Amino acid sequence: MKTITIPSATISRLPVYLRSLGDMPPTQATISSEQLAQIVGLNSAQVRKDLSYLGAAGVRGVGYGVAELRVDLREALGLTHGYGVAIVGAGNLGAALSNYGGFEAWGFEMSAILDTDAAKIGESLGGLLIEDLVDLERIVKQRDVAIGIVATPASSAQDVVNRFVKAGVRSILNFAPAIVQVPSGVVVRRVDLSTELQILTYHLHHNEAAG
Amino acid sequence: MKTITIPSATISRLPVYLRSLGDMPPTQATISSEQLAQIVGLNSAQVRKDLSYLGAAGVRGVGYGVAELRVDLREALGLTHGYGVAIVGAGNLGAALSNYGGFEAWGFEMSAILDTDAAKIGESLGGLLIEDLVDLERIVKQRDVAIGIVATPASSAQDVVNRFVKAGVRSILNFAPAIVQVPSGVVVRRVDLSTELQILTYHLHHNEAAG
DNA sequence: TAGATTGTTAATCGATTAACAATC
DNA sequence: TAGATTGTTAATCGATTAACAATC
Repeated sequence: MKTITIPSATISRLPVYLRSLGDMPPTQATISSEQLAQIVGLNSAQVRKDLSYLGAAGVRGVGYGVAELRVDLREALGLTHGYGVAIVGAGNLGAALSNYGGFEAWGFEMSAILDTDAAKIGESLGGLLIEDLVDLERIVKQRDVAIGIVATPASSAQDVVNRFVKAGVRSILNFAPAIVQVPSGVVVRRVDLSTELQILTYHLHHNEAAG
Repeated sequence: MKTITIPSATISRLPVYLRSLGDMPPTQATISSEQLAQIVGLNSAQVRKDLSYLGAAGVRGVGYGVAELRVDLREALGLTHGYGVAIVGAGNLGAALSNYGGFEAWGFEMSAILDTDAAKIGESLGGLLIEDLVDLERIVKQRDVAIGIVATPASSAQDVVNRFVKAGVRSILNFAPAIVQVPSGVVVRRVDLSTELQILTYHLHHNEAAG
């Protein structure tokens, strides 16, 4: 287990670097910090600093090997594991997520989609059968689910999170517009459409970045 | 036009404060910075500092009036305008977004949903007819669309963004897993499932926040 | 008045970036 | 060697927080 702590700002940029490398033409064997900075819209010093946390593979005068860098980034992010993902909520958002092709491409495995609605349970979605939320704990254990996704209305979010926590899930992605409480040791990331819209609205309202 | 510049970190917390106040029981007329901090998981000094940027309505020894604070937050975020929103991409994600009830609740207006797929154009989604992307510029002008949402595959994202920019849209929310380039004056926020998953994976991999 | 809580300052902390020696 | 670019230091910038006077 590595003990260097990577700053959280850097961590959230690592997936962006990784994606940028994926868009690279295969003819390009190396990339400089300056080029990468251009692509992702950052300062080249920051790129070098971020990559240095990975024990980067840069070569002075040349740049970073694209292939090596990709390996280093995947390694640092822990994308070598194939973590299982369970989605709770088989509504529109759950459907969109379960049909999102990217999961497998990034090494995640869609393990289950669950709901409480008897009318939905047993239906097929994204190649999986919708299962009953009451079975969450069993499913998490049997299929080794590591990541839980909450795609329910806000009113159910805390309950669903509690169930995930009880089942032993330590990483939760919350799409419900609600702030949920979790014990320490559990990481929750929140993605909220109305928050994003409201931040955009602030900029509209204040004419920011205008000119 | 107010000229005080609110730090971007504060701006992104304002919607969170606003939502927390919405969850408040109507019996509670005032709230202290300490209470609000508890709910959103922040330091009370930070809450006071954030609210002070709004020309906050706090009363020493008492706290903030819930109703006034809500008004101040909505005002600061520019939620008094009823901005029009257009979604490009009538796939699963576009469907989820167009059915997302929160738009109107927060004062946004779903103005249009567009796609390039002839099989989808003319179909109904979230109460709107799916329209042809080639008509985007006309639609933006006629319906005064202020915010564009990109819900297409990554490969189309830059093209769609270009169309939004050409049509005069200055605020874009990008759900496609692609980094897009825009001229200065245009604000893009990116929401990317695989980035979020990868950040969670980092924490899993490094056993962070464990204990 | 005594207790509570704001608004704000000053201290701290962390993140970004300019600069440059190291070196391919 | 000359040119390019890294890795890292030190300076800067910005954001968080402790502390406390102001005051309801």
